[in-house]
Amino acid sequence: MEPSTDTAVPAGRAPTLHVRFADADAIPFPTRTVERGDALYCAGEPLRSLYTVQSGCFKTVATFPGGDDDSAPHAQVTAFHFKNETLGLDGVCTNRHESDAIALETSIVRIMPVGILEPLCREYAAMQHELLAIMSAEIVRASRLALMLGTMPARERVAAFLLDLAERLDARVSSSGEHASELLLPMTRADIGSYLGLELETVSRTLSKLQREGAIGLNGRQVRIVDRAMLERQ
Amino acid sequence: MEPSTDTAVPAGRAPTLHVRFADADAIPFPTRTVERGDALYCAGEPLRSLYTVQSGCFKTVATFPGGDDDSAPHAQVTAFHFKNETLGLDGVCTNRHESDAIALETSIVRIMPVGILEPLCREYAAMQHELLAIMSAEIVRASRLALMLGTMPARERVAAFLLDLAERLDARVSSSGEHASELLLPMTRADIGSYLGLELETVSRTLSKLQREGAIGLNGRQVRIVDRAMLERQ
DNA sequence: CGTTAACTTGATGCTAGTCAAGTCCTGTGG
DNA sequence: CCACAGGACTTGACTAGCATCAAGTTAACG
Repeated sequence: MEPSTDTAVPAGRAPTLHVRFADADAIPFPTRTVERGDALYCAGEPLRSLYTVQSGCFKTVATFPGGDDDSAPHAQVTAFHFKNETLGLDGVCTNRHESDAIALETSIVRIMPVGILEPLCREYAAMQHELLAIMSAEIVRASRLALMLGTMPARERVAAFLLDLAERLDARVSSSGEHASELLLPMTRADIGSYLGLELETVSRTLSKLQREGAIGLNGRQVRIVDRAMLERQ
Repeated sequence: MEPSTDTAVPAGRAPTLHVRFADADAIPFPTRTVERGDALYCAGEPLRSLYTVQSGCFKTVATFPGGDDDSAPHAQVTAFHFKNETLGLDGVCTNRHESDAIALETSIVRIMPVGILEPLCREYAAMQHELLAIMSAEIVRASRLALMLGTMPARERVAAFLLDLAERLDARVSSSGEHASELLLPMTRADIGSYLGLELETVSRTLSKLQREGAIGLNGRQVRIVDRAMLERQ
């Protein structure tokens, strides 16, 4: 168990990203509650801590000065974060947060000050490896998003988004048998569109089309995955 | 200098990513030469080492099984790596490489075995912080790419690409005065297109247009940045 | 219960993809 | 040394997919 503890990540071709930072569970870090719509942190703020979602969920929004100063700057939702997922990793390189983290519903996070985390990781090899694994997983996640935005048409993006969400929420929400594929989306169509590089109208149209074709059931933010295989082959 | 060494990253709103892993310079890691077109590593291979480019350059290509098994899988260039930049970080989470790394020209890399790197980072706080910073920078880079692919039209993407490249190559290639904005692109139009989520024809057309409008000089892979301000406001 | 934000759906136009032809450049073998 | 082959690149014509604009419906919230 010394230099390179094999982390508990399935070896499948689509590994579970959003690795859980389990080793930090043992440490009594403080928590904080963030109301829906409020920011956990904002871009530019000095990085004090990393955060793990205990309950609720967040979106992170990155902004990029859009060429011409008067023209609208580019902004995009770069990630959604659910229970047990870690926020703030993008700030380590500059010691400042690179994005805004906004709660999509009232949420609770565990606060892990970097000044404590780094010495801890020097002490415990497993913890160090786990932190590195989490950061690496975030790199892979962001690269996959880029790949999706660069190569997939709207249908595939939306389908992949639903499947990803189902996978990440199922482990938590589901209680009924086999594949409880009933999702309650915490974000708006505009958020989804921003994340997928689409307009909200396109998201809405694509969801409607998937419903008409029998892949999903749709009722506002309530989504039921009827035909998972059909979604996968989009 | 203990828990949280402020890394040597400029505080500007567009921080230099691709942080250099300078602390590893002191250690006599072995090197390896990779011929143009050959792979430094391939997706799926077990992760043994991280690599720092000593000379030459690489592209990393990610592949994603494209829905239908018979339909072409999605593949995209997710990054280019030049001198002093580190490769392999995306493999830490699964202990396997997540992409192929292909040399664009004959290149030399420094080999840093993870089994040695992790204990070293537990010993030296500055080195640990630097490794974390490098990984964090990679997250930001990938997120920026996603933002670019999600929000910018072709013109802006190509312009931003040229400016980014100029910044990363200037510090090394340039020798003449002020802003030696003469680039020699090591990659094909197809590579650029793949990276930017565009077809190679679109890249070609856009470059031609930028030339006609006087923003750049163009001669095959030789690019001269004539009007940097014009590029920046695309 | 009224107001506003979220969402759906339609009509139209533009951007970038696709298909195709042709040129330039590099390296190779006669 | 030159002809030739192949890949890289450019440019044009056409098209499809998504953005944009617009109007109307539903749901959420004070």
